[in-house]
Amino acid sequence: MKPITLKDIALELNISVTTASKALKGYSDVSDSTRLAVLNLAKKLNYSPNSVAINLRTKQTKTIGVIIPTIVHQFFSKVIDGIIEEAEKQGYFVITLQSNEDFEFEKKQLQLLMQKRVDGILISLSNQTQQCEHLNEILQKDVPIVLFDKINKLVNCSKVYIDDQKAAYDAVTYLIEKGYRRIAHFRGSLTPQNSIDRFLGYRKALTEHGIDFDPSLVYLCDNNDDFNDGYTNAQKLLKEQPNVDAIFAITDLIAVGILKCFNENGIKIPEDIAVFGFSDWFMSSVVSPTLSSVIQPGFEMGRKATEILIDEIKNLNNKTSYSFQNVILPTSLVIRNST
Amino acid sequence: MKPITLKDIALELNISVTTASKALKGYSDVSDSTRLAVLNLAKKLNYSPNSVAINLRTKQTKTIGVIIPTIVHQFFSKVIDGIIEEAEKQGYFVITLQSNEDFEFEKKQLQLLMQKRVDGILISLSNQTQQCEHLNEILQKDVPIVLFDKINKLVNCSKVYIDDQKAAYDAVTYLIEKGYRRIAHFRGSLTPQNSIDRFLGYRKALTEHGIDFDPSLVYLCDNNDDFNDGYTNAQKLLKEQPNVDAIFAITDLIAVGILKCFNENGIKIPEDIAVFGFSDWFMSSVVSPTLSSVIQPGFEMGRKATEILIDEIKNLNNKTSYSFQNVILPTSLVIRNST
DNA sequence: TTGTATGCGTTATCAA
DNA sequence: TTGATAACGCATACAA
Repeated sequence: MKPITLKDIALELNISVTTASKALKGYSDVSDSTRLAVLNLAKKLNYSPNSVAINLRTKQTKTIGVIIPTIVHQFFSKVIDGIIEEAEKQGYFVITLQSNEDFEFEKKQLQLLMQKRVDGILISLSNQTQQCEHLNEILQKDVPIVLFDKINKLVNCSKVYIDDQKAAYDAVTYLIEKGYRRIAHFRGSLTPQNSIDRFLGYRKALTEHGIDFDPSLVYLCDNNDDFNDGYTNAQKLLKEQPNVDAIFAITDLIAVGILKCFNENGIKIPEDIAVFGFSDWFMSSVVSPTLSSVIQPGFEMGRKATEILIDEIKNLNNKTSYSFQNVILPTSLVIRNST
Repeated sequence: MKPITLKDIALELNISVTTASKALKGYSDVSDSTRLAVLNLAKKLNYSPNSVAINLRTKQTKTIGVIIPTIVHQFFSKVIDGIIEEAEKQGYFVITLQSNEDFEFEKKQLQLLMQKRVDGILISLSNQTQQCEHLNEILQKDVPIVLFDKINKLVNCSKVYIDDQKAAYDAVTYLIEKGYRRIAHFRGSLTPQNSIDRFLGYRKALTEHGIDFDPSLVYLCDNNDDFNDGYTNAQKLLKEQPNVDAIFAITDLIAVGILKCFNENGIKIPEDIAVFGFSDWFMSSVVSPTLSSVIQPGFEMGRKATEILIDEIKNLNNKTSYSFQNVILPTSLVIRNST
């Protein structure tokens, strides 16, 4: 069964396609009688305008593309949830792709979205992504991009993220105020901005509270396999640093890996060693002990980024000038039994 | 900066749009010299064909729509992962929408996808969905649908799912063979097929092993809030059924809610009461005690459903006839410390 | 080997 | 008030 077109309606009513189109769009220069006839027939035939044709004419697809490093990831799921909700509210569709934390793949996905002629792009950069020429090229083509979560400050576009440095500072400060002194940090890869910022926040909290920063207490988790990274580095730490009394982990998944290792080795949490996570995944509220963490507003991040992106798309269409936004969403701590 | 079109290329080379088009598509009736010229210029100008125009001509959007009840859900995340991977391999994009377990909303989302002229639809039905006229209408319009996970057997289309009854039977049989006798079931809503099937598998396992089915041991979790449903019903069970020695829960999230309640009340798991989950979320391997569960192949389910859908799309285009597939993916048990 | 004409479905422009 | 025409960008049948 082929979809009904304006032509079908026009033919049946013995009018022109133009008139049918005008009637459906509520133009004033159509007589009431024809308008009614068109509207009725359209309803009867269940007419639904061909959005592809409209896209071709208007040069808009009412579709936005999203690229995230990983789909199966609670934080990004929440972000996508926010994106889809806001997009739908504004009549946009969402195409989702993942970069698998691979720079080349990220570039390819962007190309696909450009070929698809999406109206705008939301992207959280892969850990491998350092230079951002691929983004600049797209921006030059007047396709707006909004970076979220894993951003690059040098790209000239809007961004929605959290203050990772402050969030980490807050978490570590909490530990210090609780009396912990020898605090290790399980950090992420060396290049991503939020990995760097969380590390800086950790170091700043230490030094500002009169605790010497000791590089040997920083463990690198960059195998893109957080849970096991946490687990194996925790084993290492137990051997190398017996007098550590707390760990600030860059993600909850790493923290949960640490918990597993400690539980297996009879280390009491938080009595022997406290553990602080980051992101507040649901899991963290049900592990043993329950994990203290940083609340990162994923849904709101997705929602806000989408709102900004669609605003920019609209401004671009209206040729209204606009300036890029830098939105920093607030974070907070949730204290549970691991600290 | 406007995108380059065939017209631009043709103009610059003083040839017709047709020839440019043919050259790029590798038609044989183009001289080597012009072909080369076109190819070079296209590369130089970074030409990328306008897919919207192609969509309009070919009446294909190379896009499939996906509707799931909830985005923030580990199982569905895995399914989406499989869908996106297979779709991309075959050159298709994926638009994701969620029904929020609401029948009316599900219908609306389907309408949106139809307006968008997607080539096919993958859907896991909402718990509220009982009649499926909305799906039949779409199938009549020659837009293929593949149902997955939460299916309705009466719809005449391909389906990919697991044998919920057998999976539940296996889990409960395991409990019985372990020596548990008074086994409760925390079931899902009354209408969804997989909720019914898991219940039937539970009952069948009991009766086939000579244990009387006792309806008072079945607790209904239908508030669409699994974790809390599990938690509160576990409290109820502790009061009402002190001599239950095992629980088979319809989802891991419910099972984890049960664990929380039992841990808080000093109930030893599995000594006092064993707990069996369903779906094998990552969480289940890190809670205390670790949770036995049914492994449900989410990624493969998404991948396979997509493969079938795209096959049907292609057959439809070639006017090749085909028959609907009924794929039942295997499940298995993972035994941990809760049983 | 190349190009003209036509159409995909819609809408803006302009003439009737 | 209505409709013929053109255009969006591409691809095909057919003519040259």
